[in-house]
Amino acid sequence: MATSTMGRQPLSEVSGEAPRRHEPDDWADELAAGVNGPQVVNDSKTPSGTVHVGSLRGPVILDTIWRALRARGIEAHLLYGVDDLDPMDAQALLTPDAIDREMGRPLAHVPDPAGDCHESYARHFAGIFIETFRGLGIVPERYYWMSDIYPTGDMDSYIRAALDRAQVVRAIYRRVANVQHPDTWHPLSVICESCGKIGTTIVTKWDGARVFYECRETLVTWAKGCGHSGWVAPFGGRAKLPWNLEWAAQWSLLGVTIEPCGKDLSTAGGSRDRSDAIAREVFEREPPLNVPYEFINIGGKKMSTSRGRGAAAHEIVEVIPPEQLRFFFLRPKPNTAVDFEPNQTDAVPRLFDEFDRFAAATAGKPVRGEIAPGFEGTFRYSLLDRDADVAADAALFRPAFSHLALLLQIPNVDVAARVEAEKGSPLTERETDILNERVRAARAWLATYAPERAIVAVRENLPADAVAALADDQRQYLGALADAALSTEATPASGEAWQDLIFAVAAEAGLLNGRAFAALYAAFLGRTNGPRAGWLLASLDAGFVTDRLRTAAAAAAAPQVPA
RNA sequence: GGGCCGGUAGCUCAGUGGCAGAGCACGGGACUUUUAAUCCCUUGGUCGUGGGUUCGAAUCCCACCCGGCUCGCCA
Repeated sequence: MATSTMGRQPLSEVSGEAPRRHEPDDWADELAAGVNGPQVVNDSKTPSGTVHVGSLRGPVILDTIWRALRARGIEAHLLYGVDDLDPMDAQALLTPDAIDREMGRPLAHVPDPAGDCHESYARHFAGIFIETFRGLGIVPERYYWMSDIYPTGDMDSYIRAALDRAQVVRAIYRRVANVQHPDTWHPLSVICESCGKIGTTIVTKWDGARVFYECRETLVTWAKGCGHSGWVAPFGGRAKLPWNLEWAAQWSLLGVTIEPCGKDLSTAGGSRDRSDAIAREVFEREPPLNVPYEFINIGGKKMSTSRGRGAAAHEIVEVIPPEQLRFFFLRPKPNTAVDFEPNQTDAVPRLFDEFDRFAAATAGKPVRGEIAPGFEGTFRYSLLDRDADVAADAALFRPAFSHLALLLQIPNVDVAARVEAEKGSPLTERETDILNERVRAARAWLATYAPERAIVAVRENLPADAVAALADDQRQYLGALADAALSTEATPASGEAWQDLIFAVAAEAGLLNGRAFAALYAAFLGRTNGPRAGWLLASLDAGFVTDRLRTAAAAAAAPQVPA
């Protein structure tokens, strides 16, 4: 089965009676096949700054797992936590006078730096990532905010357990992560009653009802404590668990059964190992299934907002619309590191082509070559709308990215009309949206990443090398075309008129069409191929065209290379 | 130093014990108006290296080399 989906039954015919699948699954379906009972899929994030593309693989994987569970008929819930009691530890977005005051305070208590719209720093930046997720079709059933949960008292029993078993916690840190805390260290951060900071406090005693804490000036380098100390009952929102314990407590509180996490946390002796051990030994619950995932690199380097030209996250989003971005994150298995090099390569057009191939295969159309196992799932989970009619969506007309990139460079082309002609019928509303989205992406691609060979530019001067490489009859053809153009009553003005003339002269000269076009592209673009030649010539000044044809016709042939 | 991922055709990658594959690129051919389209054909690999297991290894085991990311304080 090398060339098509031949032999594969349409889904509708299979789903009624076939209890087993013949087709291999994609990784998410495989995962879903391996679990039993209702599932709670969870992840959480500290709202400390803006999100960038590189950090979106996790959420997409999370959402895909949930969709795959649902597709299999498993009861599944998707939760997303906002760790907004975490201390403010990045000063980049603060004004200088706010740094001293705000660094170390819970993010939920820091004012919105944007000023007006949100009640806190945390709400502002969480709002951004919630919006970003929504834009990618990731809509959890519920976002839960730790600043809401602690005051309800729901975390109190976990706080109590952590304090009662402080010695166990210290032993876990020592054993699993080789981190040695002092014997007086307790796993809890109190919000200082005096300065309101949480990142600067340390608990040293626990009497079963209250803790003794100190707000130390030099506990951390990034924030300065006020020196206050005292006894306080650490419940109902007055304190929070440190990261590894909070994570494990969330699993118990919410009944989490699956939680993916990035390789930075999944590493041996890392955060996940610590939290797993804490879940088992302190909260006495098996930790959720981990799905470790690798990161995305750009040109072999870590993705960042401040890379060189073309590698910055915001530029990448401009050339990769949401569904292609989901596809990009989903297609490889989670534990596969992906290196993406968009700059001066055809990586972006290829991503679109791959997506379109998956769509075509899902629609039951024949596709060239082999296609990855589980392609239907991969395509389905790439769609923004999780309830989309997959078959209908797969069958939509999607213009090829590189074709659009070409059309966009030719003057006076009605792209929508050309695409419609290609399809053979009017575009639907959704197809028009897809077209517009791709046109935007293609423009951005041409402006940032496109390699030289994708750029069509009429050369100001004769591309001598390309013309010299032509055969004699091809050069003669160019001269003949100039003569023909000048001898007509008026030089051809329309693309169609030029196109007719190109073919007519070629026929007269007994030149194959392909060789005639190649000669034209060489003379004007210095390449062997290009956009529809008639329309290209029509967009240029007529005098320039005939001059160039004559010059090219008169140019010398390439010297024969001695054998 | 620990961990993870990768090394298979020029490029991007699939291939978890049974004759080394696909797409693209390259080369050749077809086509009298979709010409960066479409169709046909061809070329191309010491599966990172060295051992081991096996009737049989890209695939399993061991060691190593190379590339990259990540961790060791905090989250």
